[in-house]
Parts: sequence; C-alpha cells; structure tokens
Amino acid sequence: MLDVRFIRDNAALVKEAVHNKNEKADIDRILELDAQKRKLQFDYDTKRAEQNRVSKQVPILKKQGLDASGLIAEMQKIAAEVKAIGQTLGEITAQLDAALLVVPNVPHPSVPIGRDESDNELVHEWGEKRKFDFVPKDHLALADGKLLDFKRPAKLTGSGFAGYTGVGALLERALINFMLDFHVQKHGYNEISLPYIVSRTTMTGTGQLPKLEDDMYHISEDDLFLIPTAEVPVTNYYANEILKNDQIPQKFVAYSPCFRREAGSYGKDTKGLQRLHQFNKVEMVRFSEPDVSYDVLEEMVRDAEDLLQALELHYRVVTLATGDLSFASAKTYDLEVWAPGTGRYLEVSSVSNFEAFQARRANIRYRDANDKVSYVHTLNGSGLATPRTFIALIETWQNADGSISIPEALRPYLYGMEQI
RNA sequence: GGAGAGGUGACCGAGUUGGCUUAAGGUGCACGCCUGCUAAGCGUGUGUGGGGGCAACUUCACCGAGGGUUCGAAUCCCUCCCUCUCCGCCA
Repeated sequence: MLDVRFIRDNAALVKEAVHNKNEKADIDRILELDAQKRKLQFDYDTKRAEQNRVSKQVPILKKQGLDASGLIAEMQKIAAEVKAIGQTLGEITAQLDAALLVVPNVPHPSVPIGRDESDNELVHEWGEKRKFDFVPKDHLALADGKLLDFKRPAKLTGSGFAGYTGVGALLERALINFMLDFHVQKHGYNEISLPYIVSRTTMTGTGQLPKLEDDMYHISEDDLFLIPTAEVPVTNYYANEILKNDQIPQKFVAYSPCFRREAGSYGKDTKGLQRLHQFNKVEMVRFSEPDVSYDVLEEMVRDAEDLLQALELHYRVVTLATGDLSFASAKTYDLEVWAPGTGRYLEVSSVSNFEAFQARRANIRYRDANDKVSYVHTLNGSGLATPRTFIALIETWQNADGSISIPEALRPYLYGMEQI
C-alpha cells in the first residue's frame, strides 16, 4: 500500500506507475476521497472537542447542586451531530482504504519500462549451456516412473501434482537441505519455520489479497488460506510491531511447501514439474532499513546465484520490466536456469524489493537513528524453488546411459553418492 | 469440542458501584544535577496514528477487535479474536 500523502503529492507519477504495470486503480477517486475524508475529520474533531469540553461541565454543575438538564439537552443535539459525521467519516475511510489496497507499488526508476516479459533486461549470465555428445533428454524422459511419478499423484488429487519417489525423493530433500544449510552457514540467515495456513489479514499484509484471491487455496470453513510462498508468513511475522535494534536488519530463510491454484494459466508450462499446484521452496526474507534496501536486493541476488553456481548450473539474471513486475514489487530480478533437455530457461528465483509497500500494509516499523518511527523495507527471494531446480539439475547432469551425476556440493546430502 | 480465568503504555501493574485518570504507581530508558570513579540519591522528560497551523502549538482517536447504551465509557451491554488452566479427543 502506498502512503495516501505520497499519492496526493505525486499523483502523476502514481498514475504512470499504474499504467506501466498494466494495473487498474482509480487515482482521481482516491484523491477525491482523501479530500473528503480530511474535511470530515476536521469537522468531526471540532465537534468532538466541543462535546468533550461541555460534557466535563455536567459533573461540576451537579456537584454545586445546580440543574444540568438544560446542558444535557443541548449536548444530546451535539452528540447526534458527532455521530452522524462520524458515520460518514467511517464510510469514506472504508472506501478510501479499499481503494488504496488495489493501488500497485511504484516501480523503481531503474526498472525498464515495458509491456511484458519480452521487455525484461538481461543483467548477466553465468556459465554456459552444456554441450552434449548425445541428445539430452528432458526431465520426464529421464525421470518419470523412476525418480518422479505423475500418474498416481494425479489419481490422488488431480493434474498439477507431482510425486518424488525413491532416490528422486531423496534428491529433492537433499536440495532443500543443501539450500537451507548454505544460506544459514555461508550467508548468515536465520532459519525459521512458520505455519503454512494463514489468515485473510496475513494474506493482505504481503499483497496477495485482495487482488489474487482466485489464485489462492482457501479453506472456507475457517476463512484461512494455504500459503503460496513462505514470504507470506515470514514477512508478516513482525506485523504490527515496531522492531527493536536487534530485529533489524533481519535475514530469515524458510523452507515451505507452496500452494497455488494457478487460475488462468492452464496449458502454460504444464509439462512435468514446470508448473505445479504444490511445490517446495526455500525462501529468503529480509527486513531492511530503507536507505540500504537496494544494496540488500543485490546481495540477495548473489545469495541465490551462489546456490546455482555451487550446483554448477548455467543461468542468467534478468531485471523484470514494469509490465512483468508483480503488484507489490518495486524492483525484481529473476534467476533463470538453463534446462538443456527442455531447451528453455526456467525461472527458479524471483528476488524483489517491496520497499515500504508491504510494511505499510502489515504495519511493520522500526526506530531510526533519530528514534523516529518509520516503515521498514521488506524484500524476499527464492533460494530456490525446488521443482525447476530439480529439472535443470537432472537435465544438465545427465549421462548418455540415463544416469545422473551429482555435483560435488550435493553429495554430502545424498549419502556421498556421485551418481544416481 | 466442554468448563473456567484473563487480555491496560517498552515492561510490570492499579483502576470494572461510568465523570478532577489529561490512564495512578513502579521498572526501564533519555537528559540534567550531585559525585574522585561506580552505585545510590534528586529533578525533568519518556507512546502510536490522523487532522489543522510556517512554527511554537493545538485537537481528535487508541486500555485485544468491532458495534451499542450515555451529555460523558478502560469502566455498562452485544458479537468476535487471542492467551492461559482443567476436562475430552489426538499425532
């Protein structure tokens, strides 16, 4: 959520941001509601002050044994006026708040302006596409029925759910443990494990709601949601708090399953592990002081890159253009890993700076050097999403005989196996 | 799921026959005084958010959340949420 005062002072900029993000939000209406609200607030305060002042005289009169009924009768009128103004004020405030919730974050000036992902900008690449002296298989040909099972999970639940079996399950677990250990031991993150089911308020705090409700799994009986990413519980961990010195800066890393309905993406990237309704992910979440949050963003990209480098996988980093940027993000880098069998780059990490957008929604603040209370900046990034990393890993490290070599960094997590 | 207790400022903790409480008192914290140093002591200050004002300042709201009663609500009524204890169920 943006500060209404920021919108008031930068209406043109915000309108441009809404347009560049292919979003819809009625900024003029917000400005109008804001003006109405402030006027009502002034009227309310003035009346209420009078009411408070006069009400205090009632007990004084009574104590002197005087009749206060005239004063009380007069105050009944004012009380009714206060109530009426207060009601209108409440309605306008509710409308304004609802309107503010659907205004997207403003992209950082360094973000390329563009309609969609074709306008994303390449930042850099690492490694190169592996050359094969045989025709590399895609991950389905390599692993379906062995390391992976798609058929039976579909029987259990439906399409878009995958099973990892035997050594495949071990490999997936190895990836998760490897990534967690790496972030904790080499990058200094604090591991955290939080609920996978959260409330409507929590989902609103990070910006999934109200806009993306159709993409979320909802438990209607309790009005709770399955998390689409660990970002949601971890970022909201400090909701409604003023952080103390030892809580900011803060770097958390969390493993969690992620649940996404993927409404509207049917038929897109449906092959194998590429797009699932449930998958595992290790997520980095940072709480930063505003003046350094863009340094933190760069650091997080490197933290995610370190994993791919340790796994010796070729990848590239791109800056998302405005049209591809998510609702809440001010700037996002995607890490795309090369999957030689599939013949595509797959997004395995999305690293974003939300600036104060989520902090304002979730009400996460801190005291700066001058003891002034202000909103923190929140950032998060995958490090990494498991299924696509799994794809790239087995497709890159496959051998002509169908076996898969294990990169050295991962071997300790696979009982020392060099190949599977 | 059943029964009971409770949710007050950074923290502890009064206040629940509605009105000198602008939330007592304490702790902590900050500044000052005192002081050989430290401690103790003394004094002052110490929340968040909104509105108005160039500013000093002023005003409103907030005692779990939301409604209601009243001239006036931390205090009374209703609904909901959360925490704790006991019972039941259970990995």
